[in-house]
Amino acid sequence: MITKQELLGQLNESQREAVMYNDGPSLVIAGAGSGKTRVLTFKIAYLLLDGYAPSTILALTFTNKAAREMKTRIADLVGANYAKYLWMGTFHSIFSRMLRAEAAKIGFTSNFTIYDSSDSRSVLKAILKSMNLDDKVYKPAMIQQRISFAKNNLISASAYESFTQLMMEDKAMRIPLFSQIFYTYATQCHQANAMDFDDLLLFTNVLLRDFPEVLENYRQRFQFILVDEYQDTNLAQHAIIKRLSEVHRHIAVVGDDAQSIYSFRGANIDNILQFRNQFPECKLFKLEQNYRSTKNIVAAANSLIQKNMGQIPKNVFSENDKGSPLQIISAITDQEEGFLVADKIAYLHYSEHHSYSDCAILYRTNAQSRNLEEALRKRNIPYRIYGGLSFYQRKEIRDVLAYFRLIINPFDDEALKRCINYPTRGIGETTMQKIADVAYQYHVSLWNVIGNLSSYPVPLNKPTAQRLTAFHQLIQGLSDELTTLNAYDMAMQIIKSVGIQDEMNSDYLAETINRRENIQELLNGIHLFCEKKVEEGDGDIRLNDFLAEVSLMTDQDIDQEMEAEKVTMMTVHAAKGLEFRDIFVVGMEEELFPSAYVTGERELEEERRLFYVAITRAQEQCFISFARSRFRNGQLNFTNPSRFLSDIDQELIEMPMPIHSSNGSNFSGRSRVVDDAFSSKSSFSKPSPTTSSSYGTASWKKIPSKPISEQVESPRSQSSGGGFTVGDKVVHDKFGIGIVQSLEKMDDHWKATVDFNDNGVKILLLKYAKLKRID
DNA sequence: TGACCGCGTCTTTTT
DNA sequence: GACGCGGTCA
Repeated sequence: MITKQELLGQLNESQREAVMYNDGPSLVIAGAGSGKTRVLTFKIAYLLLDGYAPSTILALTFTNKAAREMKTRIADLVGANYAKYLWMGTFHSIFSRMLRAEAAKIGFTSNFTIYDSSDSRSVLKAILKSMNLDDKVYKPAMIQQRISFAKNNLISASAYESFTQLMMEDKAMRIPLFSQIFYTYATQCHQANAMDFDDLLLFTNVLLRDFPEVLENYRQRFQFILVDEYQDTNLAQHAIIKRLSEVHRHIAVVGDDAQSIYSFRGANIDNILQFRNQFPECKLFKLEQNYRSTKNIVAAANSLIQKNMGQIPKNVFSENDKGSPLQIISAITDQEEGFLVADKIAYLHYSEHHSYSDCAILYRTNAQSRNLEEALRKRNIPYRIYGGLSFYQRKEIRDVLAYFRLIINPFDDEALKRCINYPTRGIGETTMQKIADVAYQYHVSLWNVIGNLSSYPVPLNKPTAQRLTAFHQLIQGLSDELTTLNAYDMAMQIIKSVGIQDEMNSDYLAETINRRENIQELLNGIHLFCEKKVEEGDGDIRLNDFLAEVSLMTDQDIDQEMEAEKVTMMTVHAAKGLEFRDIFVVGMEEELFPSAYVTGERELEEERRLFYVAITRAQEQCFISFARSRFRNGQLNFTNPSRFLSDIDQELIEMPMPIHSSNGSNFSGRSRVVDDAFSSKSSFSKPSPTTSSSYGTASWKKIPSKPISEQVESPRSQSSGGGFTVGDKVVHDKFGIGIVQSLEKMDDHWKATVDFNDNGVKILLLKYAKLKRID
């Protein structure tokens, strides 16, 4: 085991101070790349060496992955048998443990289900339907978000109506029945013995608020509380932490206000900004030395984030090499952007001998991955996309998990709806609607009705009733085995007896085989889970234990070989906490980054922080690209470079061309003029054959963004060119037949204005629009 | 009851 | 351009 001296010897001055101060509340502001996780793990190790028992330390993170990594690192420092007993995990997993232990107090049983967001949405849809509300007005996603926000602010369904401000907002938004929906939703969740993610926080608060003996118990147990990523906490999390630490005040929170990017999930940046008001005697530590990035990258990121107001002042600096400036990549189209990025990656790989796994492409929205993927594929560059549909979102996995859920908690209506007709049992929608109506009317769960058909007025024919009863018995029978079989055997038993196994063996379609493999993977996961738990000394591992854990897992928790020789592609959000040698931030355009959904200054600042996060992922080089036109929602849009580009100190960025701007955001003459990075720099970066025409010496002239049909910028109109002549009759895949109205050249690209018979006038880039001349 | 077609809808998403 | 939903038909 390491000694205190050895431990402290591995830290710089400010890290050491933060680690050693444990006499009261502390706030550690950790700049990007400043060794935040290091401080947190060392701090916990230090507490352990100081004599705190591991079971008295509570450490909260936002992801399972972060918790796991920290635990491993602590185990390396002080030994696994210490680390094992730490209370370390996500807010949701730690609180669900507490809630399961005390479930009865708040009217649940310990095997309550955790509804994920699609379960909640489905419940809401059913409620809207039964209330006969138009889901164009009462949009389920919006209702769901509003419920989530209420709960994150500790407003329960029954308390909602006393918030007159919110009630007025609902009226103004023309959703006056919102509070009623919220209330029904809460009732139904309760009746289903289910909690959604937000309930885990809300009910933990209720538990600690209404049961002083429970609060006292946990206050005694947790002698020291540490919180990671404090800038992303919401009010509910903040309140729980405050409650638990109020007396002993041994609390340390770590975070970076400049990296607060989850407000849309309820995170409140004020929690970190106001922490010192909540704990006035709190000591503030700042970790300002960035160990990750070059001086240039740090300086560029600093210059960007300075444009935000209301931050905790800090001076992030780097002692690393100066490095190269940020390079801007300008493309004519989104497709070309992909090719330019792919070219650059190939160049880094072959000429600079960077590994593909050194490179990451970050984008604002998942939809952007498509072009990039295509470009990488054409260049034979291996890549891996993170995000998108998760393992746990796959239909077959959800089906299996639904059976687990139902067997463990038969009141779980969402699971029941999923299971009852898969595999098909001849119980259709009409039958289910009848049952749902009765259940709604009598305020009982679907399971209650199905188990007591004779006691409820359900008009069913005999065969249907029999099928329902058979289903009830099947589930009941399996439930009885829960306490005798271990998790793995139970899972096997379930997929056999409910017919999923037969279903998976019924044909040899690639799709089915794929599903079978996924289910197999899930089963392997259960097996591993059992082995791990047994190794840790836990006795009989039941399916409940597995389900409790898996309900709070995301695809990020599945081990993925990061070291594989592959380019990483992900959203900027997903990249938080990671670092790469070379970062490509793509799609830096107005209406995309910052998002078109941004309405106010507060939101704009969050987008800026998001860009800050993106840049600070880079160790050595950061490339930023944008396209002048982009396909979005099936339509070609002309775009303008992001205003954030002009927020960065222009001395630190390298542009392909001088900037002249006609209005608004301008990239004034301070920038250096260099060669286009891609047209001349190396023999390697010749355009790939797939991008036939020459790469743009793109100008950054601003194009008014809409409407598209009016955008003809100083056209050099010609009567023929690009293989077409004005007056040609042409056909387009999507728009049909039309007549070429005019042709013009713009930076080596031909644009045609075509009047389509059925679709009106469109402006098309000939390079990409598959126009064919017809006679 | 299930399969198919057309239409409207699109952010980000640690749990 | 893709997915989910609602409507229609076999």
